[in-house]
Amino acid sequence: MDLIRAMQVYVAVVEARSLVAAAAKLDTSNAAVSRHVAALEDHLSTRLLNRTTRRLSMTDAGQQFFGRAQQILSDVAEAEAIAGESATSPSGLLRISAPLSFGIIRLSKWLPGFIVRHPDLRLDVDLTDRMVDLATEGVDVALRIGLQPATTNVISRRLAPVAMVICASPDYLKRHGCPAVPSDLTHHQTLSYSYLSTGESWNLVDRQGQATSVRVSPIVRANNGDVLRELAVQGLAIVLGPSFIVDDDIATGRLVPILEGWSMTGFSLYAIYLSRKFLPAKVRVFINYLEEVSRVQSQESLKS
Amino acid sequence: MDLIRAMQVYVAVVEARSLVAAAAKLDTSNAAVSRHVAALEDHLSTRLLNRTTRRLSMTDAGQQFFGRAQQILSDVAEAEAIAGESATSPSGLLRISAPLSFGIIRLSKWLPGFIVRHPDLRLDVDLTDRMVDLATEGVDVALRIGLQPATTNVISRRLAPVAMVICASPDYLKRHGCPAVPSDLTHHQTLSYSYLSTGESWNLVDRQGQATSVRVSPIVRANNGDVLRELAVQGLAIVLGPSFIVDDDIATGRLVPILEGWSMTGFSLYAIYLSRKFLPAKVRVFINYLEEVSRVQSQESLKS
DNA sequence: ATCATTATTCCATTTTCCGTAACAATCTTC
DNA sequence: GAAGATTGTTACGGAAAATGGAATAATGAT
Repeated sequence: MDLIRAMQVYVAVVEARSLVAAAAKLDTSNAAVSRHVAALEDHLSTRLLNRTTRRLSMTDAGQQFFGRAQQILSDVAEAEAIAGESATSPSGLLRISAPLSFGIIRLSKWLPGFIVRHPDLRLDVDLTDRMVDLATEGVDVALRIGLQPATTNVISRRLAPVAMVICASPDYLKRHGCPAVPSDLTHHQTLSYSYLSTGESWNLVDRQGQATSVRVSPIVRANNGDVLRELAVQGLAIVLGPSFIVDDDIATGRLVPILEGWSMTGFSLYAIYLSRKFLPAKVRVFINYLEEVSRVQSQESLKS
Repeated sequence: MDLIRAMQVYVAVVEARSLVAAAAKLDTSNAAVSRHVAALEDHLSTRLLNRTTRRLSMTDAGQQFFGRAQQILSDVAEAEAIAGESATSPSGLLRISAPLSFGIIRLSKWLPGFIVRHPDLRLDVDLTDRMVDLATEGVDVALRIGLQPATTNVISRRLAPVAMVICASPDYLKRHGCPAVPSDLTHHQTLSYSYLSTGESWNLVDRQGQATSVRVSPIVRANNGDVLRELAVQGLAIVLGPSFIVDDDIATGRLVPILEGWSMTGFSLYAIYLSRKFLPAKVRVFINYLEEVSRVQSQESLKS
């Protein structure tokens, strides 16, 4: 069996939440789709999807496999793109998109080193908290923070883990009390990032690896982490934010981390770029550089 | 085309350095092997192998693709193993193998947390600098430090990058002078780790990403990093060692890092385990734990 | 209870893949 | 330098697998 094809079909089915919809999207027959999923389940000797004619849901194994299949397909696309890469040296204009706060705090620190290394390359940096469409907006590389992004026609490379921190102002905690367990959050005011796929339920794991999911109803949603941070500092609510945004406030005491025994896993910094057969050299060198600078920190930490 | 199959064949060809040898190993015809490689090259529209009837060498693209294909195959095997994992909770005896120095310095710090989390699991830790054969010696998980290991019937999961440091004692440097560029190493005494696949040539890259390869002729080879470190401290020669082994001596001044503008890339800590269709839960939870503890450090560093 | 929608299975057809064998190319050895 | 052995490539016939269309079974909404 063609495992890659089967994975492609499976991922499409999960994303479309239907076999026929996936078949339409993949421009093939529903018979083929059905057989691919069945063959995959047979190959793994595990049921991946609980399917009735009306509803489709993933089993635990299916969920696990979905994430891995997504990653593998992205890696395959990347391998294909890099193999067929044009041998020309990097030149021209490189268009980069990144979230606003991340761009200011981190990317700005990284870019100078890249510019020195590739002086012939001109950069066009577009900081926005919008979800840009790479193809239509002519963006070469987009940086995103979150769970693994969907991977249709796009390669996503995981660069570094991002720690998410739950915190609030001392003032807020004095007035509303400090949550001791995740379920306490239900009765608190919270803030959510607009594009967080986990929007209104936070999935936390404790130090024993035990997962719990808490439903929260954010009083403010925003597409910018700094706005949420500021609202939290002013005592409005509890915020879940990436550590690079809230760390300064935690260091100065304006925010206090809570529920420190629980953490949200799977958050990472991703570089996204179009899956083309011939990868431009400028994109490759930039991804390589990003990988390097975000790895240096890991190395430093492993030393001590 | 079956891309996974093609990758398997390609990797086998590269490892066997011959089409017929790969065909024999894969128990198939050389015609099939030849066609798979050709189809792969056609698919990528790139030549992967320069082949005459007598000699076989990888192109640059082939080299790139080899590494990625290796990784993808390992990830696929892992996805398959995890999908078919037994649902039973982890129990029984977990046999772990690790290099001696690494085991003492790092693993010993990590194990208590794991034991607390899984009190029902008994551990059998075997520290050795031998290359253990997982299947015959009944080892569940082996930790290795180096470049990506070969991946036949085995899953290798990259846990963390490992910085390699070139250093020597102040005494040695006073007597022999301090190398300023990598090529100076040729005229120096060096020490090599036995199982280092890069044995007698060190591949270094400078900060601009420019790679250079230096041939060295080690006066001592050993299968233990601490022995080499000790020899270097006593002023015998220059040593290339993982930072977690030499850092203490560097901090106290017994060793001095040299050629700091150059580094050796690709060295990582890997967890190796057998590619079985049904992955025992005890192996999965241990790999997860290792991943977590070696990632915590990266997260910490990204915060600041 | 009916109906529309969805997933699965059957069947004939097409496509792909494989091994054997002939062929071409290259290095070794005498 | 020629013979020989080994290696990679290509052609051919047969086997295996994948595909689309249609029939069938199953499910939830009206």
